[in-house]
Amino acid sequence: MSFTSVWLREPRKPSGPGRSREEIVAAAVELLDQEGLDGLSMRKLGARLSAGATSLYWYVATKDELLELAYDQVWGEMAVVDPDEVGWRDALSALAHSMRQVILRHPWSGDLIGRLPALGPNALHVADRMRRMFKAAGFEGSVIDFASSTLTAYVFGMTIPEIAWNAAMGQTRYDADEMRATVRKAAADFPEMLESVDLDVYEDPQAVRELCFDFGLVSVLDGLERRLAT
Amino acid sequence: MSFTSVWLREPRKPSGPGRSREEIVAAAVELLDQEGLDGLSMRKLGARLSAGATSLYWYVATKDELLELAYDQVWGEMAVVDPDEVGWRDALSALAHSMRQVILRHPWSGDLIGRLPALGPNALHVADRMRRMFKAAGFEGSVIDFASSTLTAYVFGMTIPEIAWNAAMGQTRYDADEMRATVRKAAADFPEMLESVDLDVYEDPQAVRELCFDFGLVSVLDGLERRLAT
DNA sequence: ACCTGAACACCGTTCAAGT
DNA sequence: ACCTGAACACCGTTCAAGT
Repeated sequence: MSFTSVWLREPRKPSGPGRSREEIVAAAVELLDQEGLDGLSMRKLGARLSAGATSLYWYVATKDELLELAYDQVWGEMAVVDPDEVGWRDALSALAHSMRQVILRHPWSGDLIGRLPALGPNALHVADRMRRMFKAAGFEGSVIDFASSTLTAYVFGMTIPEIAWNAAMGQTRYDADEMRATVRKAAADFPEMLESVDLDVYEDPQAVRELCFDFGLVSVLDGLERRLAT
Repeated sequence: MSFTSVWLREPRKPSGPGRSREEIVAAAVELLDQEGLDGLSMRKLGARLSAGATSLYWYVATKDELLELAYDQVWGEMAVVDPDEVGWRDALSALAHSMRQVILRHPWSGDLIGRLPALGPNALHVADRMRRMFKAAGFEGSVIDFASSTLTAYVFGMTIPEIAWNAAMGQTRYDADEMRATVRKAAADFPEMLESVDLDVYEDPQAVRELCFDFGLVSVLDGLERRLAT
């Protein structure tokens, strides 16, 4: 069985006098937030904790394990509301928006989604809550899993490219005209596409992305709700 | 303007007597297919072309540019059908399935989706065709973009985790009971979740994923179709 | 115009050795 | 039990030098 994960190993003993795993993970998240996925190296992280570069290997088997740990921290920030209070659709909608916001807040997590197993307690908690929401809606059996996968896929699939966009645009003064020119150049060989692409989009891309996310979310929820009728 | 891409630079001069960019990209795709994203290094690729490791920099400015080039090759494998022949829904459905299959065939491309700009001719062609399908359905203006984004997000968000699953499972003999035990262990603290998760899933995960993808796809298309009514 | 090798500034990880 | 430094086997990229 080659499938491994930090979460499938024996739980850690309570931390002794030395550094703690929590401390290391917290520092890793901080470094990731500041410098991104490529900015995290064991040497840099060690330096931040004023430790030798290789001391961390006492607490963590591998860099990937450390990333799994950091990744689960992100899931811990996602907000769940009780479907009994607001209804299943609003609960799912709020969760979807929260997932998007949290990922945008930790852009490095976008590179980890789907690459790393999400088996940490926080990830499981969110998955459990989403499942309950679909159950409250009336879904049953494996359709609960299908519906959860569908919604999660939509949110992640929509948010991951947003990160790349933010990264590319973040470090430059944004100019709508220049951007339009770039797009026109890139799509020069697709006249039909240019004619149908709405270039007003580049006036306020932030707002348009929000609109787009809502449009898709409503569509996905509508489509799922329709499964209940039949 | 810090946003850069191979596709936004001046087109290349026709290849002279030396190696060609096409040759290099083809070799890169081959290496990626065989050894994955981490398996591609400029040194290894150079060796494959019996060239010095750094010779490639004559044809390609950077490794990321090479990846952009290879990524667009993948888009070139996606199959589009004419909406006039089969109707917009079937055309979109076929395209979605094709996108999934192609990505699963080139697992490394999953790590690139959303991280790299998809501005190559093949990617643009697919985007253009998808847009036409939505146009044929009756969508207009920026809603065409929203609908395209929604469907693409779904397909990518669903397929990316499949790759990780395949990678984890591919190298081990698959045992349904063992897998169930692993899941039970991981979710030990979530009794409600365990009770709602359908553990029969692990009898034939391949078939279940297919089912799940279809379920979500139908839902997304239903939800989008509903936007036309209002 | 095309290709080379040496060199630079990095990586993750192992391991014997220290306290 | 915890931490260290040296060492290994890699990276991407630059650049002066060759043909």
